[in-house]
Amino acid sequence: MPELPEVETIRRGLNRRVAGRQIVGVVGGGRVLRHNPGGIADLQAFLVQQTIAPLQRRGKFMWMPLRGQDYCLVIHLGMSGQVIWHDATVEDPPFGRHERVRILLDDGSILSFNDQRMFGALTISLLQKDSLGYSFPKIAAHIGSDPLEANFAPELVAQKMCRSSRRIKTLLLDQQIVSGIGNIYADEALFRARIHGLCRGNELSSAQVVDLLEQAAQVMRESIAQGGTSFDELYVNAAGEPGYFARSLQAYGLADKPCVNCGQALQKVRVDGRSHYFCPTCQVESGKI
DNA sequence: ACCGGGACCTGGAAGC
DNA sequence: TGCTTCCAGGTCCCGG
Repeated sequence: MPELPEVETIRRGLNRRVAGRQIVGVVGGGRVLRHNPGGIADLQAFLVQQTIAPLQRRGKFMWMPLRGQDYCLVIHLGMSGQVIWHDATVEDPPFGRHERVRILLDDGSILSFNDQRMFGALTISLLQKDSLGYSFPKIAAHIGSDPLEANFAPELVAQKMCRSSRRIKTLLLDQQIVSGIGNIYADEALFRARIHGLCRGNELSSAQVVDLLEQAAQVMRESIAQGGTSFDELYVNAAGEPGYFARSLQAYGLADKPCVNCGQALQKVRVDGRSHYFCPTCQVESGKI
C-alpha cells in the first residue's frame, strides 16, 4: 500500500495530534514487533513516560523521536499498515480485527497500529548522525535519500542507475538507490518520462534518468497535495480517511484504458515479478523515441 | 559486487 | 455454491 506520499500524509496528520504528548502505556504484540528482541516489553520500557517529538520520514520509513533520547520508534507500514489516531473517549474502543499495537497517550487519546498482512513493523532503534549531521534510525541507515529531500542529488542517482544492467523500473524500486518510490509512482513517473519499464539502466542517458527522477518527485508532490492514493480501505490517513490521488493516475492500474497522450490502449506486463502499466506508443522499450 | 527469484502474510476476486 | 488459483501499495535473503 503505502509509498512516500501516503507515509508523508500520515506523518503530517500524526504530528498535528501527538507531538508533545506523553506516552502512558503500550499494549498489543505479535509479528509487527519481530525486530524487537523483547517484544512488547521493549516498547513499554523505551516508550512509557517519554514525550513524543515531531515525527520524521525518509522514503517509506517514518520514525518517532522521543524528547531528549538517542533512540526512536521506527514505523514501517509494509503493504497494509495503518496508523490511526483516536480521540479520547470515556471507554477505550475494543481492539479491531487487524489492530496489533496500541499506544496510550496522556490526554486519553490512542495511537493504533493496524496491519492486515503483517509485513509492517514497529521497532525501537538507536538514532545516529549521517555525514551531513542529520539524525537517522540505525535500522534505516541502508536506504538512499528520497526525491523530496532538500539534499537529493539526481545526477548522482542517475549515474548509478545508468551503470546498471537491471531494468529501470526495478532500479526505481530499489530503496538503497532512491527511497520512497513504490509500484504506483514508479509507473506514473515512467509514463510521464515516456520510458518503458523494461529498459535497462545502461540503455538510458543520464539526462533521461534525471528527468525520470524529477517526474517521480513531481507526481509524489501532487499526490501529497491530494492526501495520497487509495484504491480501497487499505490506505487511510491518521484520521482514517482515504486519499484522492487515485483519480489522477494516468498509468497504474489502467490496462486497456486509452492513453491520455495518444489514445492507444495501455498495456500491462511483468517486470521482475511486479506488474507494469505502460503505453506501447509513448513508452518505447529501447528508450530511444 | 551484482542480479533475479522466491519467501514472508492475509484476504479479496476471478476462474472452474 | 464451493473449491482453487491468482493477485496485491513492500522488503529481505539466498544462490548463481
